[in-house]
Amino acid sequence: MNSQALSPPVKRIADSTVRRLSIYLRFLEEFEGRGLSTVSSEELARRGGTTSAQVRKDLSFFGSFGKRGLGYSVPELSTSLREILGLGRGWRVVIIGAGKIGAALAQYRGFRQRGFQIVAAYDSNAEKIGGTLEGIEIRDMHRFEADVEKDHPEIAVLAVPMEHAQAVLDRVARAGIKAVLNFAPVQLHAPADMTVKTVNMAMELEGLTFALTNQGV
Amino acid sequence: MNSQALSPPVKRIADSTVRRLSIYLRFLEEFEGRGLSTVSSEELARRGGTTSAQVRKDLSFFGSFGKRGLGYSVPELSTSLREILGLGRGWRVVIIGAGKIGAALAQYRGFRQRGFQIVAAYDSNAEKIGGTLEGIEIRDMHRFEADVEKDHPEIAVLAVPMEHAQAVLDRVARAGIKAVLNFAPVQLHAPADMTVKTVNMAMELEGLTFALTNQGV
DNA sequence: ACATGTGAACTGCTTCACAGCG
DNA sequence: CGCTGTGAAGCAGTTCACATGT
Repeated sequence: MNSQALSPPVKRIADSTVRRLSIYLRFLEEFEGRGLSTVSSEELARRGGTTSAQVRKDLSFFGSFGKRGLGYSVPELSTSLREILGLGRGWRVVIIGAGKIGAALAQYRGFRQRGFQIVAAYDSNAEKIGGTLEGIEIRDMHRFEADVEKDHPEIAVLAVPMEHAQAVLDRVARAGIKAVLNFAPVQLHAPADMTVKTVNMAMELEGLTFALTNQGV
Repeated sequence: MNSQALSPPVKRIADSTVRRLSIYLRFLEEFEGRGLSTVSSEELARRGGTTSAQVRKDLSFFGSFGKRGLGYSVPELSTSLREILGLGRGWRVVIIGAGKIGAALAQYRGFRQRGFQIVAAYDSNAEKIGGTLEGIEIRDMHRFEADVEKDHPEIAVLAVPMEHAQAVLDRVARAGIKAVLNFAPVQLHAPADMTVKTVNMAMELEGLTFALTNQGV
């Protein structure tokens, strides 16, 4: 197998694997910046908090990227990982909910860097509509469906209050968007052909208090 | 086994289990608000996107909370889950980094509701020090160690640029704080007696683009 | 000699299926 | 009779260990 031919994954790839690929890519980009030319699975593992076997297994699902006895070429592996993760192209993103979380996301630098372009923000609050969120126009949520047909964004970020999250997700689904990053602290139910990732601070905090309570001092 | 005697978990509890307990609790609180008195594992499973066997197994690690043939008492199970998750008491939280993410967290309502009290925010930017973040005093990071000795917060939220995250984590560790919620998009290395949960938007987004690229249309 | 790539073994989470009890 | 609680089975993800290629 060859590193040029990016074999599409044969079996379903575990979430945990994809997350680790993100981590590896971040280190590779750091190494690229420092001009390093090769890296071993051992080195990637050490920095990523995993094992070298895990690194090699993760990569093996997509092809053969290293040279035996040598390791991986930093620029080549970076390129491959970007391609695998779908970062080899631009993505249009809409933010729904122009509150604090929307603002934090809109100004996040790593965002544009990685090819994510925020095309619009939406809100239903008349006081916010027409204003801007970190330079991005805040539009009336009533326009949402019509706009999606024109702009065809691929990703929607949900930063709305939890009470409205499911209803908004349903609208997003009907509009044909297949990927959602949800910040509302609720479990959402989506059609099978949609991917929803939820970032739930409340849940993470409860993971902490559980640890403090049960394995703590 | 009895629902009153909250048996401390015998074996290590999986992260995935703890996260589901959070989800169950959220539904139970909703049911409590609506005055429902009992709920079945089936009902909890349906709403939480899992199976009834999973719900029962998750709960079984901590005791026996249901009545056979009947289901679970909503208020009793709520109370037990709050206790298991460590929400039966207050927690002092410090936010490090008074940027947009810090602000979003500081204003998040579910926060205080669940017993998290933000005692202070810290920054090293002279322009921010002395100001407030959603009503919370922004202190000079130089004071951090001294303040921790006085206030003894249990949880630190890291909302600093990724370049500084590891250094700040090391300071937090040395100051004796054992639980950290990290928003910097980097893998952090912490002592074994510390719990670190990382919320990484970049990683979640890459999970979406991976899905769009590899299983998409 | 060295580090990759990968079947095989292992570990642990999830699902099954049913005994137990209200 | 219904729904919980739980060993046992099944499955998925991780780790091992070594053959392979440079």
